[in-house]
Amino acid sequence: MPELPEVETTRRGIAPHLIGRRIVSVTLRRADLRWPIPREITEVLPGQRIDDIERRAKYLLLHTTAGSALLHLGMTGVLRVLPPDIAPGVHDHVDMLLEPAPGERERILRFTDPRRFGSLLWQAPGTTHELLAGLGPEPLTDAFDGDLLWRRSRGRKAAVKLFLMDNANVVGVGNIYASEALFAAGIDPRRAAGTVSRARYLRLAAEVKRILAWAIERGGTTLRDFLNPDGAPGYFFLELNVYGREGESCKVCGTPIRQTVIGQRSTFWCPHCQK
DNA sequence: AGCAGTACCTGGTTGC
DNA sequence: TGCAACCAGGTACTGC
Repeated sequence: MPELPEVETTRRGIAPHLIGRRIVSVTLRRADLRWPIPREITEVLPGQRIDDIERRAKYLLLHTTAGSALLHLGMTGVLRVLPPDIAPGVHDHVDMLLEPAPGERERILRFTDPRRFGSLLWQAPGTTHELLAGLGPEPLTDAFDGDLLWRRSRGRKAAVKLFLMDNANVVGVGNIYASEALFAAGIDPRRAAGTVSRARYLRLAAEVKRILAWAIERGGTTLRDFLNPDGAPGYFFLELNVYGREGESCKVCGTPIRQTVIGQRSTFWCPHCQK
């Protein structure tokens, strides 16, 4: 499941093969993803050169002068750069044929998404897509810190885990990283967000940054070849302290890790280390 | 306004 | 062995 580090790893993996290349054609095999893939993708994109690839939250933006392709990988989305003669599978919904680099073979950018929670949308030049408009700060920038979390959480009664996963507060913290960051910060995930102290939010923000940065670094080191059709890009093994470890011993104190459901999502924590 | 709950989707796992 | 039930999870949406 792509979380922010996986999306960033994907961006870094495909960028060298895309930036500066023109898109020759777009093959759309299946448009009914999370939202219908709009017509502009096939009509406007061919002939355009990809100037840059940006990540915002878990979205990727392929920028051209005519507009930007806005991609979200959802739960099961994968982007790969492949030779054009690899036969598409049932879940290969979009191919973009790329102009070959000098002296190189043609390639395609292939968007695969079995569960179809992902999306491919269009952003007109000079505009910000409405899906991006309400997003909170990027976790790895100075715009995000513990003081922001603390201020925004005053009076909030929702569980701190849900508060942390709310994109309006900070983007890119998914279910797995939320459990891990709260463990690292010693905060009970069930606690009402408004009752968590400023000192603990400072710790939490620092742990979110540390864990995400570490995961991106790991993604870079375990990044498979994006030109290899078998390469699942950047889905690396996380060394998890609590997630998925119900009943196993806490790595810090030995207490059995507990599991509960918060906001319909599995949540794991150590009842001794997290208060 | 804040919050809980729902929906979307399918591969993999579990249970009968 | 076969099939049904269930689970995972990001995020926009609905409804209280």
